[in-house]
Amino acid sequence: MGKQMTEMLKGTLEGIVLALLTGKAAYGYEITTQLREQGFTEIAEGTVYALLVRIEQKGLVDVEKRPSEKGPPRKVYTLNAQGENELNEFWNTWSFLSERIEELRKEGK
Amino acid sequence: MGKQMTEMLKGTLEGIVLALLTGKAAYGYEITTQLREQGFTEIAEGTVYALLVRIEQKGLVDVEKRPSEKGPPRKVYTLNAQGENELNEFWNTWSFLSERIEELRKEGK
DNA sequence: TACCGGTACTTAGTTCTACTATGTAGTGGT
DNA sequence: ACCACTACATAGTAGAACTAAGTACCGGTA
Repeated sequence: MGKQMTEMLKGTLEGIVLALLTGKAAYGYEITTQLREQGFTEIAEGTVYALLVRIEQKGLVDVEKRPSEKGPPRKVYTLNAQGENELNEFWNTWSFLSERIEELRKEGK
Repeated sequence: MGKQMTEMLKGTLEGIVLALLTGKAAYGYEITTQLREQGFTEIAEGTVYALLVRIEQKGLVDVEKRPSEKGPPRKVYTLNAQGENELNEFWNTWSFLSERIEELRKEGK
């Protein structure tokens, strides 16, 4: 992964995953696959699982274990009310930052 | 500073500062002031100075010391060719990331 | 039977960047 | 003499993504 992208993902990857969980529960392996499909080809598996542990400990998601036909049981994550709040805050923070940055780009800076 | 913003600035603050330096040299105190004026009211002074040391060591800027009428000498930073390359890469990385994220927002996710 | 690829999750240790907190210095005004 | 503003520096901390390695379950194939 490019170093710039690695650093830029800090603080945004969590929001991206919370957004992916909106309206649709998912498990770790699935989320990793979705991220890859959406162009984040180089996100490390370990990164996603560590992030999921973190947001679970922060109480942003509910977890349910379900058997898989193809391997070990899946841990299915569902966004809860607290997670939705966090996601809203994420959108606010993101909007602020991206507006400033786009302004800099416009100014040819 | 909000924790989300702190994390989100990782990887973007460097690009923001490089963008500020485009076409106009500036010194640390000045850059800090500009950031504050542009809404980044809570960015710590020390953060900016540390960042400037870093981009100087990476060879992205040229430095010149100039006397000040009002205090200790200023260290004036100018974006050089390598810095412009880094800034271009920053815009590429930023574009990629912000497009994905805006797509997630559109999907109501 | 033994092996391998795909599915699925875990975690210890590293790196990088922003923050906190504090310190140093020069200038002008009261 | 003191204070506010200007101007830069840095040691230590926290947080998040990475590397690298491991565990475990299943099906197909040699």
